[in-house]
Amino acid sequence: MSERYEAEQIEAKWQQRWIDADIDSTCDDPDDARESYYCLVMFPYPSGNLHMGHVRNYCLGDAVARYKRMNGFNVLHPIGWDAFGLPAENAAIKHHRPPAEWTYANIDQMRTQLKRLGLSYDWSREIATCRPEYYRWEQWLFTRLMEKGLAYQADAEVNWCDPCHTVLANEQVVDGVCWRCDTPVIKKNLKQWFIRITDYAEELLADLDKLSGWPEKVVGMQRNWIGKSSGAEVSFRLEGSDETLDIFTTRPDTLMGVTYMAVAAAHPLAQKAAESSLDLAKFIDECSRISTKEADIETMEKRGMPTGFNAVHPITGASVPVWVANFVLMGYGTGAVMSVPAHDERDHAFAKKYDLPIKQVIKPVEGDWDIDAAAFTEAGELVNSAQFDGSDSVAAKQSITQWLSEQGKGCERVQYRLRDWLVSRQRYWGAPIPVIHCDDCGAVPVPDDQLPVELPTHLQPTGGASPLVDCHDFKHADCPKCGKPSVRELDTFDTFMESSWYMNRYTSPRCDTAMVESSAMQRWAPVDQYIGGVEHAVLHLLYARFYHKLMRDAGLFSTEQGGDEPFRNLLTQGMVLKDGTKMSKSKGNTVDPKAIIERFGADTARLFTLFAAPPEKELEWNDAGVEGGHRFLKRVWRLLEKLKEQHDGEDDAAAVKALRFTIHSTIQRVTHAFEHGFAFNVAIAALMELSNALQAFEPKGEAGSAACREGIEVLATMLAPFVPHFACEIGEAIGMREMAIVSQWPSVDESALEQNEITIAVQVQGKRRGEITIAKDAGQDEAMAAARADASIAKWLENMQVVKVILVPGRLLNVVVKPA
RNA sequence: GCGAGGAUGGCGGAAUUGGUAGACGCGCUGGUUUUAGGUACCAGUACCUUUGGUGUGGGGGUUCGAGUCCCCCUCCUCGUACCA
Repeated sequence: MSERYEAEQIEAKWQQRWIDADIDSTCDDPDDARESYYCLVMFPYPSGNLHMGHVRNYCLGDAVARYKRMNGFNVLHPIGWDAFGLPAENAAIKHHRPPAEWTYANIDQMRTQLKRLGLSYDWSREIATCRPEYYRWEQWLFTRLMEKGLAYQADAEVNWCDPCHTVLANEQVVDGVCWRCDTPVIKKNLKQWFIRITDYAEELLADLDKLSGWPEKVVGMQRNWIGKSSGAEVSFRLEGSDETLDIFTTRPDTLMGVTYMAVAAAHPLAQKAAESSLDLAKFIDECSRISTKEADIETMEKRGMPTGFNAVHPITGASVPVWVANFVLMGYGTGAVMSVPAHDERDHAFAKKYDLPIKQVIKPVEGDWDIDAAAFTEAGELVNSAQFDGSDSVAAKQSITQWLSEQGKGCERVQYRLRDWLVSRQRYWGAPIPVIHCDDCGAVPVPDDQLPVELPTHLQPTGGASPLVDCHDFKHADCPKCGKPSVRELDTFDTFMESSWYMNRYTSPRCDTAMVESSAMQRWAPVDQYIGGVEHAVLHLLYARFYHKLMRDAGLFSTEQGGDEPFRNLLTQGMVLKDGTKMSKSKGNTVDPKAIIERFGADTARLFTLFAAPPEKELEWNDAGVEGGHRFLKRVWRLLEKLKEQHDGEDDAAAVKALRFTIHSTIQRVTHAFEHGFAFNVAIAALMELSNALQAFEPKGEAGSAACREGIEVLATMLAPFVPHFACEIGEAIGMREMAIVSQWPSVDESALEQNEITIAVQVQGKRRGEITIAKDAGQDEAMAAARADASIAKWLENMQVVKVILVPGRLLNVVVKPA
């Protein structure tokens, strides 16, 4: 052991020893009696370089995994590569190399970087989603979904991104622009593949209640995204026609207040009306042109035009005009609404603008309401509602819906905001959709014995359409049903398809007979702790939850074996910032993890990212702070000198006891951080305090030396999840029997926490006036006596009458007085 | 608009149940070592008019005692949105 702390040397040495001792492999021996624990970090896209966000994510996961191992768990802590995707194609165009080459080279580079950090992954389980052995099973599941009718092809208005040359799922459109390239998306009508996530909307919503280990924020975001609303569907007959105009409403109780109807510009009725009105056609055209960007919508004026059609009110038989309105969305509900200006703010504004009648049908239970001035949107009592007059508006939802359904004019209905998942992409670097299009048989799923449909990896994208379109060998195949020469589906899967099930694949990553082994699922799934960025709150985390249920329902595992949900606990880490903003190349404020590791070592990089902020908060990068972390390690290093000298004097018993108290209360605090919320910043602060206490302690005899050694050993052991190389080195230097990283997590010696005398604060009138040291179990009288004996406290009690004394054991003494 | 979270020194952030506010680190100030710079170490560091007083965004309240609980207000962050 050298005098100075040489991080690079130490880290290389221990990484080799860990490999030699095969420390990080997961034990899959069924006889292993240890409890299993599955710790998962979000696998990276192999962009070529590790960035600080990765480092933070993986240091958090590694700390958890190592802590659990040290507590006797058999830990699964895997890593892999989310290896399909657009950047590979863009790089391929730029460098004139096939995307596969670029991707695999990046994986190699990033693997090296991850290993340099000393992360305890079981590398034997590494997966890359672009390998046929992986996506084969995704194709397999997809064909099962086709059989069940859960995967289907449909013509639909879809989101198209021109620069990316592909369609996008609703979830991939963020504020009206493409999530990857920030270009406004265009609406196009195309035939695309969908998966019926809406069939699972209710379960996805209901099971959110089971996710007590998830941040409420994420649960809330998913709940909003699914967007369940209950109400009624009502059919309005069109005047002079047998056709009906169907609408969805959450307020059937206000049905009697309908004074007009509104349909979306894209609604068939609007289109039909436009045929005979140039003005209307012009208006509809304007509406369709409006960008979907919300900023525009927000400021967008409410506009409309009458269609000339009239609808018949289902109860009163009155004639109400049908308008086209720019605020009605074709994509939600039926694309048509009933308008009740008296009880809906938007309808009210619209009615005011176009001078449409306002009919109040609900009045407040108490007081008056000026319905002309504003809509009344609260619950109340029904008026002007014929047979429903006088009933409570909440109850009227039921009774009016029931009446409608008896009359065959409506029914109860639940509406979701969630739409089916669009999974086909017009891209090359993705998993092929396992379908062959036959003129006679239609879209035929590729049979199991022909899977995987391998993606040719030698093609060179050019920037336009996918090169698969011109790849004859790939394109042509015989129909699996009738044998007729046919063409393959040339679209590939959305890459969220791969990342939606990788957590389950890790449980049996080399299985070549099934997507996952049910026994492995039983052993490991669901993931005990999942860690990653909050940016995946709806996209990845919703799809993964959905996929888990699809896999369960495909019979791959039962609820008992794999659970209904893939992630038991979720930690969403904050972003890494520099100068208050997100690091990005364009801003030139990136910090390269490689440079930090080269300068200070992996342990310092790990320590700082965990210490600088609580995990779920943003982390402001601070170079001086990194140096501070490095300094701490050097200080611990110097503690070793305390053990070098032999002492044969007498120790101050109180000082030794105080040190042992610090040691064991630190164990308590650090353990608490791991068990509750992963506040590693606080845990590391506690370890720094212990280090400071050890530094200040001067052993003079045997007892002191023993306490000092105990402290350093505890410190080294508890540092192991954070700075494993350093901890091992310290552990070896003090002669620990085992490597620090495989040592048993220290346990608290309760006797060390017992104190005969305690120091508590003394308050007079709630203000702190000093402190006293009294026996642990001293009563009020003894405490008061001690307080009066202290001159600086006693002076506040002079000429005062004690009214009340509050003694909080172990905390403080508060004396309430009044002038005598 | 709606929903959630937040506001504590110069900075990042601590503070089980209401019980010594500011742990720990950064920065800063002074000192020691050094030819010097850096490193390292030691001491100090909420603020003020300092026998004391004031302090956790602002205002009120409950309490012996409030960063923590209740009411009102301001500001910030995140998510979401003509969702019928």
